[in-house]
Amino acid sequence: MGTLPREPAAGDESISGISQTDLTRLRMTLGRLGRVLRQQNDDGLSYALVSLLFAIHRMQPVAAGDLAASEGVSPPSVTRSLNRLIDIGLVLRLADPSDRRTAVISLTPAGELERQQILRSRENWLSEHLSRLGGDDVAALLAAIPALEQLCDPALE
Amino acid sequence: MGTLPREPAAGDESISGISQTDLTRLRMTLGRLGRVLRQQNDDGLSYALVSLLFAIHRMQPVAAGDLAASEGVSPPSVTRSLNRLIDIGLVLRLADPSDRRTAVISLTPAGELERQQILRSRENWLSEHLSRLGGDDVAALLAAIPALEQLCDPALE
DNA sequence: TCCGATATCTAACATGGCAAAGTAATATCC
DNA sequence: GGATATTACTTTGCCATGTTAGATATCGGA
Repeated sequence: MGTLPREPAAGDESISGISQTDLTRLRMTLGRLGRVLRQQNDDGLSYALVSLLFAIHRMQPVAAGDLAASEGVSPPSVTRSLNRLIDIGLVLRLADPSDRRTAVISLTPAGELERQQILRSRENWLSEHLSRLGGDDVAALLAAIPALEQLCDPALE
Repeated sequence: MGTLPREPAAGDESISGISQTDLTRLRMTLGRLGRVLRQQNDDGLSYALVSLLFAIHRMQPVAAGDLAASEGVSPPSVTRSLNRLIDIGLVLRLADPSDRRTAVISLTPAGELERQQILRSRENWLSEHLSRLGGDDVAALLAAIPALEQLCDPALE
């Protein structure tokens, strides 16, 4: 690990200009990093809940279905996560008078506070590990952020 | 959508030289990509099982504990996943005569075949999405592979 | 009015993490 | 040699979070 992308061995055909080896490494690494991050609960909130909290902040007032689409998960997942956030008082679900099938989701003051707190203390795991990387590696990571974002942009589905 | 908490406009203090904004974007994106990849089941095999299959291929003959360390998960997780792979005939677990507490894990011919098949057909999701990126983005991603690998290198824990 | 479409929730299930406890083999110490 | 500790793995039980299928309520147009 930590080595440069190897030169494609003989017979490592490439698709769309990328060697199978690199594709595999990319896929494996991304999957694993996601797992590590997801298990990294900075606070009491799991990754899924934190992600949802931020999505609500960005989109509020918002319907559950839009949150599901935004997070790229199914509505039932959002429903359950929302219930958790509501239970602990971070999120508010109010009836929408204009369409009573939906509800209006928003952060409570406690939710907003929690969000800011997470934002400040969030960087623990990631920044700690980033600090162990060389400057070149960090630069490469930062340079790849837009590509990573585009990769999981649901608009590209 | 692919946007992330564009948080602190002003006063975006940096930790270890990286802005909070970038850290947040990185974390959110990596977590999400991992989720997407994980749900992307090439074949009947889940991400965790495919990952394990490849790890066995790389390390065989190998002990279960080493696989756990390599995958960065706990021994019980590996045991369960191994049992699944053994059940479907892709993996062999044999007693180690030199130390009967451990067992020697290796791929069966069917496992090796499956692995090659996955390798060939693996490129579905990732390469398809990569092909929608600009050349610069792809280059940035490839350049970031070593950094990504180092980020989740268990040796850095 | 009625009926299909829409938005959400409930229920049931699968996966895959974990920690704690159990089991068996090996190593150590007197 | 035999008691004890350590090691390696498995089993068990729990939790979080994803899914799909089906129920329910509402909306909106023919």
